Amino acid sequence: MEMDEAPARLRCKPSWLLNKVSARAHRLIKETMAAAGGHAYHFAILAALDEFGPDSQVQIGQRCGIDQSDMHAMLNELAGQGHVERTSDPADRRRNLITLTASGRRRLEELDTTLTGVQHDILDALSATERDTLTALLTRILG
Amino acid sequence: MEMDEAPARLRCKPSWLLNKVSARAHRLIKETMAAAGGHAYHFAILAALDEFGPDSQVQIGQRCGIDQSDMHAMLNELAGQGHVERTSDPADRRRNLITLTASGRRRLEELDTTLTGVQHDILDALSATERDTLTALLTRILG
DNA sequence: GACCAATCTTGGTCAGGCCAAGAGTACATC
DNA sequence: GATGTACTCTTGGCCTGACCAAGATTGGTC
Repeated sequence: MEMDEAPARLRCKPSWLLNKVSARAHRLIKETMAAAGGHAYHFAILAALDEFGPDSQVQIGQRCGIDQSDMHAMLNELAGQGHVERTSDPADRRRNLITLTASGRRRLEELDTTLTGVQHDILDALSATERDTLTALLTRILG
Repeated sequence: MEMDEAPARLRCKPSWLLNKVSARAHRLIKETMAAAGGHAYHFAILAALDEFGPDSQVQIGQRCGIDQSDMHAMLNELAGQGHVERTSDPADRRRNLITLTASGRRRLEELDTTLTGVQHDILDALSATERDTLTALLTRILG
C-alpha cells in the first residue's frame, strides 16, 4: 500500500492525483458502508427519493448516474430492507413507482451522518476553507 | 451519460464529486491511450524508469502504485514493443532488471505530450491558477 | 390494428485493483 | 555447509463498478 516517491511526471498529472484520491475515498466508503450493512448507491437512491419524491427507476438512475440494471439490484436490496416500496404505477403500468418509507427516511439520515463523517477522514489534511474550495472546483469541472 | 440534477445531499459530498470527476478523466485517458496503442500504466512505468533508472519490478510497482501481477502484464507489453528490456540482474538473480530503451524514451515523451493534452480537456472549466490549486490540494490529500 | 417508444428485467461483458500460491534465489545463522 | 527465512517473479485467480443488449410488457400514435 505504501508508495515510494512517485515519478514527478506522474505526480504532476491531475488525472493521476484524482484517480488515487478517488480510489482511496472509494475504499474507505465501501468499507464503512459494508460495516453499516449498506452500499454507497443506497444513499444516493434514498437521497433522490427524499429530495424529489416518488419516482420511476429510470428517473432515479438518471439523477444519480446509476445504470438501470444496477438500479434494479440496489432496489431489490432496499426493498428487502423495507426502506423503499416498489409498486406498479397505476397511471403508467410500465413504470414502478419507488417510494421512500419511514424506515427509509431514518436510514437516509443514518447513512448521511456516516458518510459525512467519512468525508472528514478523507479530507483530513485540508482546512475547512480548503475543503470548500476543492468541492467548488470539482463541481465546476463536472459542469 | 447526461445526468439530471443530482440530489443536493449527493452533490455536496466530495467523495461523490471525486468519483465522478475521476471516472470521467479515466475514461478520456483510456480512450486516448488506446488510440495511441498504449495504456496509462505504460506512461507511469516509463516515467519511473526515466527518473530513477533501471530497477526491479517490485520497486517500479511501489513507486507507481501498480500491483506485481499487473506490472508483469504491462512489462510484457512494453518489452514486446521494444520500449523496455527485461534482463536477469547478475547481482541478484531473483530480480529482473528493467531498463529503458531509446525507443522507450521517445515513447515516454510521446505519451507525456498526449497525456498533458488530455489534462487540459479534463480541466477545461478551470483557469490556470485554479488547476494549480486543485493539483496542490489533491497532492496534500495524498500526503 | 399496426407501429413505435418507453420501462423494467435479465443476463451478460470488461477493466482495474487486488490476493495467494508456487518456484527460484539470496542471505544469515547455526 | 545445511537449514530456515526473506525476497522476487510468475501464474492464475477473484471482486467490484460500470456498462451493454435483448426480451417482455405497456403506452401512445397513426
